Amino acid sequence: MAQLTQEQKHLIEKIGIYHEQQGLPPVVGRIMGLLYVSDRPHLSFEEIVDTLNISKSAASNALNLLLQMRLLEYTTYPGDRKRYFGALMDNWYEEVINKMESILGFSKLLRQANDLRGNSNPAMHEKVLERIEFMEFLSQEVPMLLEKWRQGRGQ
Amino acid sequence: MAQLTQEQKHLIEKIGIYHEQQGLPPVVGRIMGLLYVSDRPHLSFEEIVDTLNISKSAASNALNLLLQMRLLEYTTYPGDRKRYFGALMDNWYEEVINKMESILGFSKLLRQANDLRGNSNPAMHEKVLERIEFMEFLSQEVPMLLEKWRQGRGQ
DNA sequence: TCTTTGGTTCATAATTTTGAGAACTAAATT
DNA sequence: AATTTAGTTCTCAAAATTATGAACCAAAGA
Repeated sequence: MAQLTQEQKHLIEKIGIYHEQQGLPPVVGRIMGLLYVSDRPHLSFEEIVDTLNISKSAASNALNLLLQMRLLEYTTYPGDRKRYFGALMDNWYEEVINKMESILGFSKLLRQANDLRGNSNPAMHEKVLERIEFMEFLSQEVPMLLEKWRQGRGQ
Repeated sequence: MAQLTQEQKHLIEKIGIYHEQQGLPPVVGRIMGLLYVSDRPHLSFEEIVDTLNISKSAASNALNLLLQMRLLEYTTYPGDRKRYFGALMDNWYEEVINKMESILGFSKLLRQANDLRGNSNPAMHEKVLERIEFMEFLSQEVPMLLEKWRQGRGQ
């Protein structure tokens, strides 16, 4: 992965943009792109810095963010001080669960809104309640969906 | 909705922060908060500007963004030039579908990554393929979930 | 026709985000 | 002990985002 082909560079940018749309900074997205596109499943800090032409500080911060977000993991080898970073590919379960928790958190806020409003506006109350119930329905059903996927795989 | 209570203000900020986390600017999130918390299902441009203490330009841009994102709708009344804005509460279907399309778009990128890599790294290939298949599974199942919700409602 | 209303658009200021580069540190090597 | 390695942290500049206020505009009303 010393040099990237034009095609690889292009795909890395595309994957980068997807991650930017999810709220991550460009460099962070590019690192994800590189790790998905890379021939090898793990790259060292130095390789990432060199192939993407980014500063060590940007790489350090981005990698630590991605580790903390559990989008990346790293391996080490005995007698080698380097860390070898790779995309974490089997965390789909927690990713979806996190999203659902966030949605559930919002539905709690909407419930507070409904409580605060009291019965001053029944139509509004009804509409918001429907929203809430839809979000709760999703939060209930999606874990079952994940289970279904797990079953079909033996994971 | 001339004046907001402390409790309402607080809840509006909370709902605002949720929307900020979804990638929207503060004012945009607060408008969503106001419309969810409001006693009335529709507020005029002026009311939004006055109760949130924001500039007309910020309101104009935010409202047009929210309309374009289909998080808001507005009604008009004969003999009244004003528009009355309210949170769009029945667009859960398209919201979820859009999210799924975005995920499907990403899975397409990952497929390109796998193609580009060829069989230079079978283990990587396998792991990425699993990711892809999970995303495709979701995109396939979630619309059925929505249908299930629709059924249970007669919508 | 003149003014008011209901916004929109523009120029700009304030804030935040992002990333570079240099200085730094701790462990390992010479 | 001195140097190299593998990063981290700090300072700062550039760029992007966000929102303000003023100017503007088109439709409606006086």
